[in-house]
Amino acid sequence: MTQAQLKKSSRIQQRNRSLILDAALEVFSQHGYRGTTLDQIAERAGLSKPNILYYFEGKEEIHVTLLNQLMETWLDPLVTLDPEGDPLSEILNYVQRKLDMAHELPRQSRLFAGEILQGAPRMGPHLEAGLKPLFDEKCALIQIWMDAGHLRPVDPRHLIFSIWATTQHYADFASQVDVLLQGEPQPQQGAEDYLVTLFTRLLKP
Amino acid sequence: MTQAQLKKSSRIQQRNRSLILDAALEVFSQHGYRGTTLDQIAERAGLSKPNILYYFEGKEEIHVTLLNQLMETWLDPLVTLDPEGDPLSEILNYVQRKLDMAHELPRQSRLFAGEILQGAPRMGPHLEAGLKPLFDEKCALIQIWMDAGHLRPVDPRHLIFSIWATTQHYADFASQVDVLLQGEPQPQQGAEDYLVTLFTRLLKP
DNA sequence: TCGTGGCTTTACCAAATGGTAAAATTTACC
DNA sequence: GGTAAATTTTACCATTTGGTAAAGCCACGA
Repeated sequence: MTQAQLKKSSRIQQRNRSLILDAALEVFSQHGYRGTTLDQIAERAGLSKPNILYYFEGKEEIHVTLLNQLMETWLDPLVTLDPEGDPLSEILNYVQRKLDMAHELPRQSRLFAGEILQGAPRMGPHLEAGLKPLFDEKCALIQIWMDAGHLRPVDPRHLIFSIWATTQHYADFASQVDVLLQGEPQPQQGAEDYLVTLFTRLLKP
Repeated sequence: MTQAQLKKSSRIQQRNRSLILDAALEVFSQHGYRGTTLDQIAERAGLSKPNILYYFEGKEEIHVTLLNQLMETWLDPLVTLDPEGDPLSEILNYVQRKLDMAHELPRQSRLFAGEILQGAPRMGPHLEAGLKPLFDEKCALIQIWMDAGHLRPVDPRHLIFSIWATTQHYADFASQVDVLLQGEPQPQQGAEDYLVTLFTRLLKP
């Protein structure tokens, strides 16, 4: 245990841990925490169940590990909102990056959504500690931009919520979107253009 | 069985079925399909597990029943989009009604979201048959409004997606929203005002 | 070549879970 | 009040599931 945590661990450990995490991401994101069995993860990872429990203490540790890894990636686009940049471009760029993530990492997006849906039982404190300060900081930044007249004023918090909601919708509700968009030529481009229009009309002074 | 389906059923049947469905809605919406046990439903309903299986064939039938009931309620605000009304008012009214629903029926909202998140495994055909035609019809209506110059043109499909996404966000991600909104005494702008602003600026000619 | 320590498998287990059979009880109606 | 049907309880069961113990395997340095 101490070994696995302190040393950068052997090649085989790294390989198997990432094999397990990848398999787990696939299954957890599709079936949720309780809907996922260790056997499913084991099969997808090509390892035996006890072997998986050699690398992780239990099902919950795998899930929490995934969630923690996710946090970084997830918050990154918000972190990079630049106070020095052009306000509208910064916001639109943020929308763009979130939308790209929804398209490129749908499994992570669904994992996150599923966890929040159930009240973030395995993420609560981590959420408050990691997300809240960043959220407050960026709200303040946006407020400054608005006060300076660079953006039309709206509540920054709801602005951020609506960016999250619209961008993640495409990953989280993909099955619904797909059914309803049957026959559209370039769905990806459509979403992008639409969201740029939406937030430009909202914010452009 | 045939009795229960054909006759309007006794008072006691109605009472117990709705007791079960209410308990099941609570638990399913909180823990998801696989995360919910018949024992949990039974306890919350104040009935024994075998008694529950007297009224429903199994866990899945309870879940499907809930989903089907939900469909009606859920689609209703979209159904009432009126071709004769003022276009912008009709859209804003739709937003308003969806937001009210998210506030008043958060359990239903989360149940629906959870089902879609997992690829709608117990809803697939029902979705396509019930939602798609209505969706196409209302997209066409909105397109007509736009062509006539009553609304600024955007892709009607993405407009509807963004309305769903933003309004449901408040119910589905309530735990996240609550954490992030902590400590602000008076929100300068409520969700309702914000969304009205958002869609007005998007659509007003 | 022989240990030694990290890794993997085999063989389990206890609890939880969806579900059933049938006896016991209540209800509705005459 | 009596009886047949509807309802509820008691006592189970088979399977699934997260997890463990311990034996076996394998790579590698001495």
